[in-house]
Amino acid sequence: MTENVRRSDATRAAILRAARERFAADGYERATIRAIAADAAIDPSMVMRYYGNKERLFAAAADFDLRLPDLTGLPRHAIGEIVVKHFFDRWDGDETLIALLRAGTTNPAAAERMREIFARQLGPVVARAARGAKGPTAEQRAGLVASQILGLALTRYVLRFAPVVALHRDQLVAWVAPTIQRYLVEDL
Amino acid sequence: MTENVRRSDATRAAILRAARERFAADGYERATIRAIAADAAIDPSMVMRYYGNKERLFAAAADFDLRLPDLTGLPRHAIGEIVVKHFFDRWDGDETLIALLRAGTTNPAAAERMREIFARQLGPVVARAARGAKGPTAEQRAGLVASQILGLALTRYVLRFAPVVALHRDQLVAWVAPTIQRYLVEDL
DNA sequence: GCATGCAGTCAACAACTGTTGGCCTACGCT
DNA sequence: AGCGTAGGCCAACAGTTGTTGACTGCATGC
Repeated sequence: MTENVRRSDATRAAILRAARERFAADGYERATIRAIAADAAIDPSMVMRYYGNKERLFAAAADFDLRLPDLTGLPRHAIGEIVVKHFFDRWDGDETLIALLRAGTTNPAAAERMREIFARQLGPVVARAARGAKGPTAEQRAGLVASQILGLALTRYVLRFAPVVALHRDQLVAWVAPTIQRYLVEDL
Repeated sequence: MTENVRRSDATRAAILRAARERFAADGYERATIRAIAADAAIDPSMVMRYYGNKERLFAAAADFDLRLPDLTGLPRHAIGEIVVKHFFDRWDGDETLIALLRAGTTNPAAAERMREIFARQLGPVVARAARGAKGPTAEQRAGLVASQILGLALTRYVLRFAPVVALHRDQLVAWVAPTIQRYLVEDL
């Protein structure tokens, strides 16, 4: 191999891309290694060679960064809208979070990963934004935000409730933003 | 058999009870017919005899009535609390809805059943309650309510986010009720 | 030019799945 | 008492799954 780039890196990436697609579309158990390998146009045994087993493949495919912006210093009345818009951007730009949502309902490791992502990434952001607000702790506020955000993803992208799917995202943002804002920074 | 009661009715009920438990705990694909039969202390082939196949068994086990109360005539300021409390009662008293939630993320038939339940049972109730309120249509309001309610069930009973699990239900009701109230009856 | 090692393929394994059909048993009617 | 039949069990099927190990080609080092 050359110094920096292994010849197999392209294959590894193809596997990961196919895995995210399949996990997002089918959930953990129905996304078979054979199907993922077929999508990546390689042999199933390569998946095993590079990722060991299915659980580790999922762990690799489900590495996700919410990329939450810093909310300190922003005008309070705009925070809800910014957060909801941001989540829509992440969902539309990367199906990994949908994969985690689908897999997390049946696979314990995926659920744990989901908890970890929201605790470690959403938690601190909420803690800073909610400083001084009365009522729930920062963790509790993060939990409330997660419930509304994930419920939105669930009904729109997974269960596909007709009215939620049909609505334009800007319209959804306008109606849901005040909820998030309340959970985030208002006295409760 | 006697006129009204077949001897097999007890078995049928045991199968259904075991099926609900397993579907709620494991989701659709990981809840195997063999495991359900073992829980009901009978042979797997009996499940097939009484319910035909796995999909029909699920359809029978996932028959669910939200039992939503009529909201007309209630004081507007109490509606949110009543609705959220009601859903907590249904979740805690019957795991069928959790089974539907778990299965709905990976099984298309379960997702369809979920859409059907919310459209047919939540839809009309919202339509009556929201009469006269400006903004979203009744279906859209029902979608918003579903997103928050299901998000709450998801984070508390399925993904088990620590802060949401630890909170007492009365505390959750107090914080979430205004959101539901807004989605239900307020001008948006 | 030849050995080394890596990328990739092929075929098979053992376990598990939903599902089927045949068989036994015991209740309930006449 | 005798018999039909419904309730139940056993064993097996075909397909699919994750996973493994032996094999082939090919590029790169000496």
